[in-house]
Amino acid sequence: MDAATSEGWVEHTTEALRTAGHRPGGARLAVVELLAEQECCLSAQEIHDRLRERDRRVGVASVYRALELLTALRLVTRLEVGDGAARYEPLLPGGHHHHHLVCDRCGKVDAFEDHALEDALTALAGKVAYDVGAHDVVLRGACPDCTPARD
Amino acid sequence: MDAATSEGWVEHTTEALRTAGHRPGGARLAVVELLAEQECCLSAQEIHDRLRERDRRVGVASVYRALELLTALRLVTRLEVGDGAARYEPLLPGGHHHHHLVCDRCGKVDAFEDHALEDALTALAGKVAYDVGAHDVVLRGACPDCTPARD
DNA sequence: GTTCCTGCAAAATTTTTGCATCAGT
DNA sequence: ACTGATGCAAAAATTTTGCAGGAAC
Repeated sequence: MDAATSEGWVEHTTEALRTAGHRPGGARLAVVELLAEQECCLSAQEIHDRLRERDRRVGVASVYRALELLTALRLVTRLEVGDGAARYEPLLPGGHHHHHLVCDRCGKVDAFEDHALEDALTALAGKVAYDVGAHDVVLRGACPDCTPARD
Repeated sequence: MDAATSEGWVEHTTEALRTAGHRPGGARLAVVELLAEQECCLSAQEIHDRLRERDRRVGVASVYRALELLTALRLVTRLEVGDGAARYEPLLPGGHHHHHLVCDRCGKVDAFEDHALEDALTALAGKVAYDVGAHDVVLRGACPDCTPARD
């Protein structure tokens, strides 16, 4: 995610937390700032480890609690790609969002955007019995590095 | 799933297992037959519990092993909806498949099909860098039972 | 000072693995 | 008989909860 967007998200997020009556404690802020720097999603363990690497010592429980709160406030998206651990990434205000490509072999996760897909999903939301508030799309396959040479 | 389809899937699946060099042991067959009866996806625990209810005593490990094998052979689809447990459902031969609606409040999972969505996904598969082999779509929101009355 | 937040540790859950035993070929 | 499948139990991995101490208001 580019710098301008991520800074905006940190601001937006701390503001939303304050509005919801939560104090911007150190651990929560550290998680928010780390998430903002990422290109794509991080697992709770990855967040925990990376914060420790940079001498920002945060308990695992605080990471999970921060993520739970951020998810509930719709500031963060939770995503499961099948490796047993949930992943989280910033949910940008303004509806600009992406979906994910997961490599079956190496586990790599990439992001993509597609307008036609969004249109189909939007149209669909009006047709189903549920009051749809969010959607996730995951495409699985072999990433370029894992794709055997084809001709 | 209707009876004809599910019976066909049991046959197709046992045949594919045999072809892959696996013996149709009792536990694996029990898991396959139970899955075939279901409308939609079941978690490993649900499979374990339901088999025990009907006096078909199967170890949890066997359930997981059967599901792992079936998933690897692309006979079953694994789906995670965010409640911490993976869910599994038959993967019907012939490309006829559905996606899922998950209720944020009660956790209910329903299925839906949408041709326009499939078209968008198919078109998309040709454009991305991955060699896409499968896709999952999950729509989240409030199910009819949990939707507050609207006018 | 009160209330919420944090971190550690313990517990709960989900899934995997080891191993002796059993079943299918 | 041989090979793989099964079931139990133990272990591993992920996530949640309890609680005492600390920080923010």
